[in-house]
Amino acid sequence: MIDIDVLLAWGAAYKKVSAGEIIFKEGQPCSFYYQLVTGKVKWVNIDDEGKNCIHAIVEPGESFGEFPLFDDGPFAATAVADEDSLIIRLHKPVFLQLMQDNPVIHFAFTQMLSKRLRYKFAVIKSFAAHCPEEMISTLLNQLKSEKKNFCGDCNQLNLTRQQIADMTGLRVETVIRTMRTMHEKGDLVISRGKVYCKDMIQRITA
Amino acid sequence: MIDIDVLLAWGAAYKKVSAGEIIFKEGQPCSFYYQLVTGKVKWVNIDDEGKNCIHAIVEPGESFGEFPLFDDGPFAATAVADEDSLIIRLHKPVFLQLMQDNPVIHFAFTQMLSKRLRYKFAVIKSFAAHCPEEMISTLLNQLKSEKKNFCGDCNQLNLTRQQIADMTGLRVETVIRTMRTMHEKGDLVISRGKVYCKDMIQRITA
DNA sequence: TTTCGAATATGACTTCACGCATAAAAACAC
DNA sequence: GTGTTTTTATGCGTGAAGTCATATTCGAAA
Repeated sequence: MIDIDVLLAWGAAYKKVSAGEIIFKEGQPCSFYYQLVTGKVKWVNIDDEGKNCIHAIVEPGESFGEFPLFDDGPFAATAVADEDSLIIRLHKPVFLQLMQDNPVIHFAFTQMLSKRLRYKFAVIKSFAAHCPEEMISTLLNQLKSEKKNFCGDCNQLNLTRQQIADMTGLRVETVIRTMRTMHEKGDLVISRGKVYCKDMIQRITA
Repeated sequence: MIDIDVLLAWGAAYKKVSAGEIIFKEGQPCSFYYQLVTGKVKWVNIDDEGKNCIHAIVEPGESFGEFPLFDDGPFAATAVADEDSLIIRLHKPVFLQLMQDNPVIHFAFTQMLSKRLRYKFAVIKSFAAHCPEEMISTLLNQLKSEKKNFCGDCNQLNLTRQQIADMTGLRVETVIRTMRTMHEKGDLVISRGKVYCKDMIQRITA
């Protein structure tokens, strides 16, 4: 999100993490700005019984774990490396100074938060509808519009049913069954287990 | 949220709305910054079948409907006056200029978005747990910590069960039954229909 | 005080996602 | 190729929230 050269100029440091490694834990106090350079990071709440609630699968260029930068609360979720990854991080006070000195970066950040919040509205709306189909299509629409978790050139989704379940709060079986129904209705295509989403009409989930 | 004198100095205008009146509708494009001065405003998604999903009950001083200010998308939800209210609004380009000229106001705004997003994380987490009790206590904790929708001096909640239902995606009956269970477990007190929440231990819903 | 509507409360029945079990099919390593 | 693990798939019983019906209580207004 923020240009890496800018971050480096302000004294940010790289950090390598290997697949499965925990970058930070929910509830911990912390004071870094984090941005993913390469690899993949899961931003997730892990339940007492080990159940996951994935808030986002972070891709290169995106920041994550920003809440503690703006209040003095703890991390809202745990960040786990999903693959070997490279992250860059900057101390909180330095980050805040950077924001203050760069209104353009600051504004872009505000825009990003607003966009995420807009998406969370859509998620909550579909949750409230108690309809698995709606939850899944809200997720897929969102990912599609962000061009995330899809094979760049084709329409193939590169998430497992389990990951979709963790991102929607549903169970794997429900996701599998619901997506099969959606396939039968022609809302998406499943071929040899892989999911292909046609370009969707942008709903007013806005 | 933004000082009224500042808003007025930048050319904001007051607008009176009566109870039940729609201030703006989900899906509409629009370009104002809105802030509530007096009264109460519901920020809500209204379903085809008339079912509500209340995102917030806005109290004086708070802004609402901000998303279109930062992207060119439409309103994410409908704003309805819950009582006769007075709002103040400012044209989008003027608002953006105000932000640019006032880094302190800009930063406060960013903080507010971050805080809301943090809360939405907690909501989604409790949604994913599929546990009515957790959803209700997440909501009550949040309102309590924001000192919203509670009688200022006492601990009495001034929301109907229906409103709680609309804010949690549950049905009225479920809310009534669940809250009664919570009362029996000592998590809250119900006396003559009114709900009283003791000061809660701040969970790490963070 | 009485009346009336809204909010709360409770019972009975239904439905649909859950959860477990188990099987089949890919994906991967060797 | 073979074997192993991961992912997808399907059946079935259970349970918890939804749904509908109906009291009952509360509060504001006449």
